[in-house]
Amino acid sequence: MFAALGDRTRLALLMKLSDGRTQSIARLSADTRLTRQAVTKHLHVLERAGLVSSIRVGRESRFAYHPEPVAAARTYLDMVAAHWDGALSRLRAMVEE
Amino acid sequence: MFAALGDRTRLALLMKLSDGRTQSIARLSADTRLTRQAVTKHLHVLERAGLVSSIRVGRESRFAYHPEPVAAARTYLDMVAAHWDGALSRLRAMVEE
DNA sequence: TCAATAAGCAACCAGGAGGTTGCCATCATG
DNA sequence: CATGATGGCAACCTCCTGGTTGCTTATTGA
Repeated sequence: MFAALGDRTRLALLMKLSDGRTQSIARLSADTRLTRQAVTKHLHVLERAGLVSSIRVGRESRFAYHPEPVAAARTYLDMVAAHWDGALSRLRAMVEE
Repeated sequence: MFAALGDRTRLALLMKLSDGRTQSIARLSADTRLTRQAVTKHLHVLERAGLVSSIRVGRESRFAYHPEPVAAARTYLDMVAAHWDGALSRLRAMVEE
């Protein structure tokens, strides 16, 4: 999931989709210097990470943002931060002792 | 930064360090199946991402966790989530209209 | 019905990521 | 001071990633 987010292009794609509008591949690769194929690959990576889903409608593939993994990532980082804060408190207590 | 976090080994290293204790390379690579060299490389990646810093003390290199980038990542994900929530509100308003 | 649009599929390529091995330098200490 | 612990450096290897090109297959709409 962090790996999926760890690429500029994919992060940009996710931002484009995170407003809730579902968009086609052609549309997502319009204002980019990459090939449609490259964008397709990135979208599949995002899909495998659960960040995005696709449905075929007519002749186009519409991609939609999925918020759950992002929420999970936030929770995870909160845990790391809490771990750190806990360590700080313990250190402070030790010093003041 | 997400890229730095997008690797199991590095995530594990960060967890080990996030309790605030500064640890040597030998120590960090003790209970892992990897070579000390591999661990060293990962630590450098984390360092380049600002997640960790190293100082040489005696014959060993002590690595310490830096919380700032993690905080920044949390803020970033909050923004994405807010963007999404905003989109939802707008959608709801539109539907109820 | 036929041309244009949207996208899937497959092969291919260069470069970087992750990992190993071997060797050398430095520090701590019995 | 000699020896073991710690780690830096460099070369090397393999495989995945990000990207391209070329071609085929729907779908749409004039």
